[in-house]
Amino acid sequence: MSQDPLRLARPAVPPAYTIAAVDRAIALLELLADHPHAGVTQLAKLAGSTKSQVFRLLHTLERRRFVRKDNAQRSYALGLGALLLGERARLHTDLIRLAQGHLDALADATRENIYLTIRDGLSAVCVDMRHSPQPLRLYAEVGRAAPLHVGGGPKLLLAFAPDEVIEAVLKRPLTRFTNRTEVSAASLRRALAAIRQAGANESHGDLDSDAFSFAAPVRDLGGGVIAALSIAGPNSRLTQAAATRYRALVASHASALSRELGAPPVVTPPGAPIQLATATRAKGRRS
Amino acid sequence: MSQDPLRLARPAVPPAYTIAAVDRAIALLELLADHPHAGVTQLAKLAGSTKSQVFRLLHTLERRRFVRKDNAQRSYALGLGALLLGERARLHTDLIRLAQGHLDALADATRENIYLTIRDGLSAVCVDMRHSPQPLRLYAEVGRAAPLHVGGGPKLLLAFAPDEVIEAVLKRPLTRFTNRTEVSAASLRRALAAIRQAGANESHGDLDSDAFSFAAPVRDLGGGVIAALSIAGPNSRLTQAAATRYRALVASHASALSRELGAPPVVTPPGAPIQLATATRAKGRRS
DNA sequence: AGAGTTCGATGCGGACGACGCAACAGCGTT
DNA sequence: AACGCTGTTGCGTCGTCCGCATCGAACTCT
Repeated sequence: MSQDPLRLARPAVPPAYTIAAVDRAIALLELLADHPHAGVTQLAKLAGSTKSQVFRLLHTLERRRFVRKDNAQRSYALGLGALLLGERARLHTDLIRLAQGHLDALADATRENIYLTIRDGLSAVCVDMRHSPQPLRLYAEVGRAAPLHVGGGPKLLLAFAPDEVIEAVLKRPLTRFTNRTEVSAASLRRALAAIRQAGANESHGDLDSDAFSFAAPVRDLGGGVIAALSIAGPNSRLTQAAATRYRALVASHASALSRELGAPPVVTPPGAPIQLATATRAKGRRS
Repeated sequence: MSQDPLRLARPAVPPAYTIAAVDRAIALLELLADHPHAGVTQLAKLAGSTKSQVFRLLHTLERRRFVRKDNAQRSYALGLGALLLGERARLHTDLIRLAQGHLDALADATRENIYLTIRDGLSAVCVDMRHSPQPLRLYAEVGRAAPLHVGGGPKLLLAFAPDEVIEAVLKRPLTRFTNRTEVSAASLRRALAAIRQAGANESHGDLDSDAFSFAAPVRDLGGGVIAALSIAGPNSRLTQAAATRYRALVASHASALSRELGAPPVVTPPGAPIQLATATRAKGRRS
């Protein structure tokens, strides 16, 4: 945040009750996540805080194993406690827990990278994945925020996001990754409509020029799209037959997972007698 | 200073400079990890605190996505923030980051469960694993604390732990899991000495009566054992040939990982005769 | 090797933010 | 409809955290 000349010590607004020290601690943790092996002084500067505060926060977090002093006591990194808590959080989330079997099955059936992606605000976040056993170097990292306008899973999530999210994304400049990246707001809008109508998405080289991605939506009890399941790999390994197979596989597993999550049976008839694409009055469904 | 009113949740050591609110927040997170989908009142009771404190902590944590209100706003669970932080923590840890390739390679070569386990105090904790693609139901969960006196990896960690840890473990009653669980302190001591001498460990049916486990030590720069790499599966799938292969495989990958972590080349136990020397040639070649 | 310049760690008092109490508001049940 | 339970909020007081300043120590530069 930028500096506020007058620290609003007079909370005129309803002071949504948050505990400042805890908030600072979490901010510090996330700061540390982005700056591994930073020291007290560096973190204090980055956080716009004082050394003593940062030091005491780190000390507290260290006793709980959330951070860990590295080697010669000169730098800090996230610790075991954070890691373990993350694993526990994974077990608390039905989506991820129930997805395990499908991720494994897809990985086994395709031998390509498998992603489970959700939307977090204006970003896409991969919450679980399976690595391909074959040699390839695709961007692949659980937990890193990615833009919503490129890639099989992210673009699918954007297509089913509330209107205000779509507008917010379109308002900001769309970064170009390859020459096939969709950077025009108008045509991206058309692409999103097509995705909604198809109930699936596939992208070819819009994020990595040599990568494909087949994505299908995962829905929860309310029928809203809460995640995207996707198969990704290098184009060099993509045959026509494989593409057909991947389309069917990812759709099948995504709808099976949706069913396990309690989603209403099947929304779009596979014969498509009537296609009311955007006519479904599914307004903004908050996540 | 030495006022000691009987406070349930007062583990704080007097002189250490810790921020109480942050400490409470972390305690609450770990409490919530053990009691998924608990409410405010229940958590307050469990923490020995008041409703308002717990509520405000939860509110603060929720704004940061560390906890998440479930369905009808009546229960809380760990949220996305905790999960993502855990993933970041994973990237901060050399051991886990460098182990990925070896875990994948072992999983591919054996098609059994692969574990990377460390010691945390008087418990063993699995920090990463690969699931076998074959059907079997072994205990398998990242992040859950396990006893040190049973299982291939844990017992290996105990063998190389400081004496005070061994003594502390032996002092407490050793829970019996199967009829092959080692519960006598004297014979466990002998077993640990044998493990140290062999520089490896394998366990058969001491935790699960139908499970085997081959474990090898991972060392860091100082030459100390910091983790155990292990292959585990059901005895029904273990042939004589597989056992020989697993012994060599796990030892090879553990020593390769140790080398990547900067461990001194080959550690020969001082004054110990050469045990079964598995040929260290032909290391797993990966990209 | 010595001194300078960082860094991390610590004491202290004052100020402000968090805590506990108790009342309020939804919701399911009796 | 009233009750009991839940989560939520107001408010004053007190205890806790924060900032400043200092110390100790490690690395570096000449």
